[in-house]
Amino acid sequence: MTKEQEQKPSQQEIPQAVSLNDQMKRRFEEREHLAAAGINPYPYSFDVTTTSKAILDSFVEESREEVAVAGRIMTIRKMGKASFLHIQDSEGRIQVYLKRDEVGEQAYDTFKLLDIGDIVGVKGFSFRTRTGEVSVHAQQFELLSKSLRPIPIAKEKEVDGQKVVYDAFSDRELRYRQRYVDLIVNPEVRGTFIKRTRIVAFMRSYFASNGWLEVETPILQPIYGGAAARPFTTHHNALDMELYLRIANELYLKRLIVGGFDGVYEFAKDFRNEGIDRFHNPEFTQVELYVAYKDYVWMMELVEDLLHQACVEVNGTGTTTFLGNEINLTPPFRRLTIADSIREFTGMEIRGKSETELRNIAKDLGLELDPKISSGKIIDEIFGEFVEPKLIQPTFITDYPEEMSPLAKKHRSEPGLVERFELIVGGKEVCNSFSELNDPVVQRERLEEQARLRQRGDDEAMVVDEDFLRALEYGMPPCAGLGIGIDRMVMLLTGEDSIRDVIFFPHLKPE
RNA sequence: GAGAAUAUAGCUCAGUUGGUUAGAGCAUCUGCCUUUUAAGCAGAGGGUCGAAGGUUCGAGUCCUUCUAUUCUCACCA
Repeated sequence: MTKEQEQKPSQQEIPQAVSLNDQMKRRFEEREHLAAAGINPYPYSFDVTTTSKAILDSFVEESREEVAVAGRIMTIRKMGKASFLHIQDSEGRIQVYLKRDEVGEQAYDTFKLLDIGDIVGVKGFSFRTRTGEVSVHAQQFELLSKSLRPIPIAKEKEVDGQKVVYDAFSDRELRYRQRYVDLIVNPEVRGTFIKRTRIVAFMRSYFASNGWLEVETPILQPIYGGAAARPFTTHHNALDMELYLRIANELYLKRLIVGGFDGVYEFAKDFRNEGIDRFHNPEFTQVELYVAYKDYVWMMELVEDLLHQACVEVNGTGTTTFLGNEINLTPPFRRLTIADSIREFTGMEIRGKSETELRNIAKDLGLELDPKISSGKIIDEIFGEFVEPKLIQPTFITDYPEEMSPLAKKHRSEPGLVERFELIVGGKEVCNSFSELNDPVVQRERLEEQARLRQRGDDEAMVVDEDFLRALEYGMPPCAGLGIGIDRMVMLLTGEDSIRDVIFFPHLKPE
C-alpha cells in the first residue's frame, strides 16, 4: 500500500474495482446503515418450510396456513404503512403482504430500506387478497442477503389472459455474460435448463435400466481420435509432452468393450477447435454409447424410442417445434440411404461412381469443390448442400461411403459402403451411429488411408492410434455405437434455436 | 475469415438535413398513502452517447481505425 492510500481513510469502504452509479452507491450505503443498526445484511440461515409453488398449489380458503418462505424481492408496492412485494424462489413467485402493525415498527422501517433484488425470509400465514391473489400475510420478516447491484426490472401485466412483459432484459450479450441475471429475471431460461437436466437424467436412467455402465475416460489424450475435427492442444509440464483435449471418446469406449463390458456410455464434454455459430460451441456435450453384440439396425430402433420418450418426458407430447418447424418424433422414423436421398433431391445417381464422375456430378449441380477432397467428401458436400437442409422430419440417413467412415464396419451386402446412420431432424444432424468396425486388419488399413488423406492436406483426417489397434487385435465383439449431440438434442426438444440458449455459459470473447 | 446491422441512464428505447443545457417509460431518491399488483399522486437526482483519432465555429449525429455482440455466408460430423 502506498503512503498516499494509507493516509486517505476510505469512508465508504467501497471496493475500487466496482464502478458505481448512483443506485449502487446508495445500496452500499444502505448495507452500512443496516450493519450500524445491528442488522447483519448477510446472516447465516433461515428455516424455510415451504415454497411459493407449494403455497399456491395447496391453498385452502380461510385456512391461514403457517408458512416460512424465502426468496428474492422482485416487486415492491409501498402504500405508506403497508406494502406488497413479490418474492421469487426456485419454484416461482408469491406475493407477500407486509403491514406495519403486524410486523412492528422497527421491522417495517428496516423493510423500507430494502430494494428489489434483496433476498428475504418471511414467516406468516397464507391468505387471499381482496383482488384475489393468494399471498403470505407476513408476521415476521428478515433480510437474508443485501443486493448491491440493481437488477433489470421487467414488469408484467395480464392482457386478455396473455402475459405482456415490459422492458424485458433482452440484450443477448448481457444475458450470456451475466447468466445469473438472466436466470433471475427471465423465468423461461430457467425452464430450458431444467429441461436440459431432465433430458440427460432421463437418458442416463434409460441406459442404466438396460444394464449398461456409465464410465469416464480421458479428456486429455496423447492421440486424439474418434471424429474428424481439429483439436485444442495443451502441454503437460512434468511429462513435457503435447496433449489434446478430446474431440470424441469413441476409441476409449471401444477399448472398454474389448475389456469385456457389454454396454458402456459416457456423457462427455468434447472440444473442437473450430468456428462458433448458433449450432457450434467450442466445448459441447455428447453422449456416446457402445453395446456389444448389436448392430446399427438395432441402434436405429433404440434411437427412435429414446428420442420419442425423452420428448414425452419433457414436453408431455411426442412433438416439438424446432427452427420454425413442427417436428413429430413418433416412431418409426423414415429411413433412406444416402445415395437414395441424393437421387430423391437432386436426381443424380452416385452409386458406383468414380471420384472423377462424382466431381462432375457436383459440378453439374453447381457445387464448387476444393480439388483436394476425395470421393467421400464430395458425396458429403452434395448431401450437405442439397439434401440435409430439406430433411425436416426425423430421417435416418444410412449406408455411407466407406471412405467417410473409417471406424464403421463395411456393409454386409453393399460393396463400398459401411453400416452407418445419421439422424437428421430439422435439417441438422442430431446423432451418428454405426456397426463398429472390429476387424483389426481392416481398421489398420482404414486408419492408414486416413493418414494418407492427412498428408494430402486434409487436416481433419484421423491419426493412427496404435494402442487402439492393439486393443482390437485382442478381439472386440460385434458392437453398435452411437453418439448424440446433447446440446442439439436439447435444442430440438426445447425449441431453442441457438446453442447458446442451452449452454449456461456459452463461449464469448472476453469483455 | 467475409459482409450487414447494432452499441445513448441500472433496464427497455427515442433522438430529424450536424446547432443552446441529450429525452421518455420503468428503476432510484424525497413527501403522501394500512388489501395493492405495469398500484397511485406530487417533486427530484441520474449520461465520458462502446473506445481512440479526425472533419467542423459547433459532433450522439459526418469520416477513419479499433472493440464487442447479433444475423448471414464461409469453416464445421
